[in-house]
Amino acid sequence: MLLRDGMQAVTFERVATEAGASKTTLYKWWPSPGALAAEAYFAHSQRVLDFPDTGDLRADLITQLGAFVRWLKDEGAEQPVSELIGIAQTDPDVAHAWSESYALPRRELARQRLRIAQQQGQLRQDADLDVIVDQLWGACYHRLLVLKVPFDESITERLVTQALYGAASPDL
Amino acid sequence: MLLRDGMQAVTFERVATEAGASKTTLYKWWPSPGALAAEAYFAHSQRVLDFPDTGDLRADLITQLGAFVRWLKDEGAEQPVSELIGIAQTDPDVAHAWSESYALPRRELARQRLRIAQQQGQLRQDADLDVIVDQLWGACYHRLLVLKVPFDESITERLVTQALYGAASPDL
Amino acid sequence: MLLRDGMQAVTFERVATEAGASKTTLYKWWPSPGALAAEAYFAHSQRVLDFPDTGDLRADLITQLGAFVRWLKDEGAEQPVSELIGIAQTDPDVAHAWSESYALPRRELARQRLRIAQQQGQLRQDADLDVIVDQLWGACYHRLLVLKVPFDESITERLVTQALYGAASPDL
Amino acid sequence: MLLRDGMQAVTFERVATEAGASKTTLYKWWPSPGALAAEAYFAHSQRVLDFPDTGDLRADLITQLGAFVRWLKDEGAEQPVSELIGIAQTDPDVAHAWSESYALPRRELARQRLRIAQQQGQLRQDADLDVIVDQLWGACYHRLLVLKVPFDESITERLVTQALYGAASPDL
DNA sequence: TGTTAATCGAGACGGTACGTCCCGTCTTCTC
DNA sequence: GAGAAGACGGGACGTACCGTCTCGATTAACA
Repeated sequence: MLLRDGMQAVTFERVATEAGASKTTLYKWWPSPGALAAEAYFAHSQRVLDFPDTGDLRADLITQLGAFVRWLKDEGAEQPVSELIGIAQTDPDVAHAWSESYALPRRELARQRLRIAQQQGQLRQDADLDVIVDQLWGACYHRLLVLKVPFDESITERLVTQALYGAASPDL
Repeated sequence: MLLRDGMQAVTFERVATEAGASKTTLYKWWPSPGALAAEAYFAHSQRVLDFPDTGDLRADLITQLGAFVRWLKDEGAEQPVSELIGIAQTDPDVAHAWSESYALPRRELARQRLRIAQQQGQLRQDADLDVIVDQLWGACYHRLLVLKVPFDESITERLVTQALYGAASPDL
Repeated sequence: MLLRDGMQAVTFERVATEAGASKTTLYKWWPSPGALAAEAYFAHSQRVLDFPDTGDLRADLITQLGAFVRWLKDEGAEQPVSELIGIAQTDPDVAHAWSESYALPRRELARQRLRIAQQQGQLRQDADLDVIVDQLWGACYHRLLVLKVPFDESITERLVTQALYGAASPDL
Repeated sequence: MLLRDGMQAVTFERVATEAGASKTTLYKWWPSPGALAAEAYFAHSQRVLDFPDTGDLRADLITQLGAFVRWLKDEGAEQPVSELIGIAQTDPDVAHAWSESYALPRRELARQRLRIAQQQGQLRQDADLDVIVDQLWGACYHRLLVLKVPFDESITERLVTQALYGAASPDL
């Protein structure tokens, strides 16, 4: 329903009718239609979260970030993800479900990979790993949610390169 | 009303009552309550957008990004901005108002300052200026909208430093 | 609907659906489904209330009371009237509608006829006219609502006779 | 519960909660909440039904009818009795419980007393005893249920007098 | 004394109606 | 002739009961 008609269509009333359930039951299990949609979407789109570790951090980041962008752009996740994050700004239950079930676990995985790289000397000792995550995934979300400009997988290489090696001229 | 009770409370019905206007008139001027709220918020929070140019790009970015974070965190913009971006994911009118009136002009200003820096040789010739913007402001939005973790102005220096000089170990 | 399925079926939900109206509108006009049903029934069953005055009080009372019993028993009024008085015991709005629109005006008409008879010397000067009404119509309602025993028009003559001439042995 | 909050509050759901019973058990014993309330009320308000026989029919009727009116008006029976008769119009189980447990036995007692009086010659041989009952108790119920006008014990003497001796002028 | 059967609490569930709020369209009356 | 006032159909909200149902835990009779 979420994929077919968008979040707007996910109401307890309609879900109850289509699913042959009663509103009472839905209210017992989910605090709001958004929370239901969020849970349903996570269950539906569960995927392997393994972060590759080939030893080459740059390549691994490009791989993982590219998979993320492809998921959004090629596998239809763009609209539901946008809408779920959208209502999460208003509905604390959705926000909680989203953070707990998706965003924070993903960040932790990335952080782990980055920590290994840091221990291996590939990253500065004083690098802020959370900031790296923010600058890679956050940049994609920025375009998706805030700027609403199109982007595709080709962005990932530049994102990773600049995050690792900086945009400043090496002369300085 | 947006600041007092949140976006949820901004309905045409209530605005009409409180403002002594009729719903008909509101419909004539705005396509949706969200669009009205967006316009009202922009009008209310209009501020100088000038991007400083002291010649020191790193300092200027920290200044501007710091002002952005303070605006969010210390001037009460966090909640209305989150909620407006939130409904923008669902309401194309709000999305359009937000992009046109706020996000894209801001990005253009940042881009101009970065272009000057690039022409002055402070940034690599092949640096993607949009990506820099994404990695600075997008990182903040990432924490604000997606991760929903707290952050404050202290993050700006790290953001700018890593964006300019990279997180990778210089040994490599 | 009232006649077809009984009071239980008269819900705002169903009326709205069948009548192509919205619940909001129904709530604006009637305080409860019962009140709606009451009003609808009065409008539907409006009839001439004229109380005959042939000069013969006994005959006139039998006529009028007989018409009442026939209305209940032969014209299908029994069930809706019972149910309306039934919910009137719980729903003050129905009680009010019933009293104002039906019961009290009817009693007033009967009282007027009796007053004329009293002035003509056909009734004792100290007779309580309201009590006469209670003893004629109330007796019917007693069987209808309280005892729930069947009765028919044949009761009216006995009712009127005993109300006028008493049940006590004339020897006393 | 019936006395405290009225019939509306007597639901299986609430009774189960307050009584520490399960709905299943309630369903096993009573067909409807109304039937439960009816049975509970009869059990609670059981009283001696003896009809006095002092030899003076008029006095005995006034005594008994006065006790009935006092019960309604001074002992708080008015509201529960009204509401029980009210739902009896809709709920056949309540109607049955009411008739069997209360109304018909009471009528039978009155009938017996009247029959004795008739045998003693105090009442006409052709008097309809049921009609007398209807005209005494029914008149009270009429005011209680149908007219919804206040009344008190003072009515009983007039009711009995007119039922026994008639309202018609003795000149006729 | 241990096993089994019946009983009852707790409460989940599909339904239906409640009463409220808001949407978006419309008509009407007024300034 | 624009705008306020607000009626209206529509639809979702969140709540309360209904009547049915499945669970365990308790209890009682019986082995």
